[in-house]
Amino acid sequence: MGKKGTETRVRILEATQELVETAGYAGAGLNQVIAASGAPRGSLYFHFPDGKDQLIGESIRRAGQAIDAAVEELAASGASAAEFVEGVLRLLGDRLEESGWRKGCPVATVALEMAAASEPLQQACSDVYASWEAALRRRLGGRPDADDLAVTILALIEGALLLAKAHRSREPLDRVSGRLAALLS
Amino acid sequence: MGKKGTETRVRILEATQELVETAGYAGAGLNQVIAASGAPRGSLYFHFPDGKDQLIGESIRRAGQAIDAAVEELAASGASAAEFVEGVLRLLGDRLEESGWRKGCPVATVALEMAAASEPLQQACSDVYASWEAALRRRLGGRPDADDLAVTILALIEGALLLAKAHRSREPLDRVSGRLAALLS
DNA sequence: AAAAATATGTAGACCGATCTATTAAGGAGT
DNA sequence: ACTCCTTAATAGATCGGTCTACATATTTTT
Repeated sequence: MGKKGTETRVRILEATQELVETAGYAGAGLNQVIAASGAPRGSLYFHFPDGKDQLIGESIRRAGQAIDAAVEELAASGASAAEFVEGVLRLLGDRLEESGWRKGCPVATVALEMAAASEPLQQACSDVYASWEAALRRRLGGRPDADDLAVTILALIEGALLLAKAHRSREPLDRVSGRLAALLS
Repeated sequence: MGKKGTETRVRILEATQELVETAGYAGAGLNQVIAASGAPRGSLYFHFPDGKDQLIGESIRRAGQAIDAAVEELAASGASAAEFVEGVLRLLGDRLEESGWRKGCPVATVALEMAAASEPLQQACSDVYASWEAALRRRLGGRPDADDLAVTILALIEGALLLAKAHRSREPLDRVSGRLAALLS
C-alpha cells in the first residue's frame, strides 16, 4: 500500500470515528464521511470494499485501541486503584466536555444500536469492551475479586459517561468519583 | 379525542417504543412504525403533527414512566437497599434476555445519539434520567450521601445494562449485583 | 326524531432529498 | 509499463413529510 493511499485510509477512518461517536451507526452517513474526510466516494469503497459495516467496524476497533493506550498510560503512573480510576474519569470527562458533549464512549452508541442487528459489529463492540475490562483487571491485579471489580468499574465508568452526555454535565462523573473509595475499599 | 383515535395513538407509541429501543432514533424508520403499528401514514401525522421528533419524544417519556412505575413497585417491597437494587437488576436482566437482547434501557440509545443534536429530545432523555435518579434517592432516603449514591447506582445500572446488551449476556449484571454490598455498606 | 353540519380520524398516493452501493474510466506514483 | 488509487456519474431503495379524498363519529338544527 502506497503512502498516499494509507493517508486517505486513515483520514476516512478518523472522520468516521468522529461522526459515529456523535451520531451512531445509522446517524452517520457515508456522504458525511466523504465530506468530512475530503476523500471521494470511490476511494472509500476502494479501501473498504465491504462498505459501511467494514468501515465502522474498523473505526470502532481503532477507537477502542486509542482509549486502551491512554488508559494503559494512566495505569502506569497512578498510585492507588481509586486514584487511577479517578484519573480515567477525569480524562474521559475532559474529552467529553471539550468536544461539546459529543465524544463520550466511542463504542456505546453502536453497541446499543447493533446488539440485535449486525453480528460482526456486535462482536467488534463486545471485543473492545472485553479488552478494556482486561486492562482494568490487570491494573487491579492481586485482589481476590478482581474479575467482579473490573466489570463493575467498567460499568460504572460507562454509565457515568452516559449520564454525563445525556445531561451535558460533568456532575455524574464527579459524583461517581467520590464513591470509588467505598467500592475499592 | 374519541376512543378509536386514542387506541391507534397508543398503538403507534408502543410500536415506536419497541423499534427505537432496538435500533435508536436514526435506525427506527417511520415506515417501520407504520408497518408495525398497522396505522396508516396519515394517522401518524394526525396524532403527531410535529413528526418524528414529537413521536419519539413522547415514546421516550412514556417508556420512562413505565420503568418508573415498575421500580416504584419494587421499592415498596424490598428489604435492604442492596436487595432492592438487586431486584431492579434482575428485572432489567429478565427484560433484556427475554427480548433477545433487544430491550435494554429504552432511553440510552437516543440519549447518546441526540446529546449533540435535537435539543428537545436531549431534554426528554435528561428528564427521564432525572426522574429515575429521584426515585432511587427517595428509596435511599436518610443516608447522608444519598445524592451521590443515587447517581452512582443509576450509573452502575445503566453501565451494566449496556455491557450486558453488548455482550449478549447477563454476566455483567450478575457481577455488578455481587458488588452492591460494598457500595452500599 | 330526522337531517344537516361539523369535528375527528383513516387511507394511501406522492414529493424531493438522501441513503448505500456500483460502475467505468482516467490520473499518480514507482 | 504497471499497479495503486482517485474521480464522478449513476442506480435503486428508502427516508421524513405533505397532500387530498374519504369514512366515521358527534353535535346542531329543524
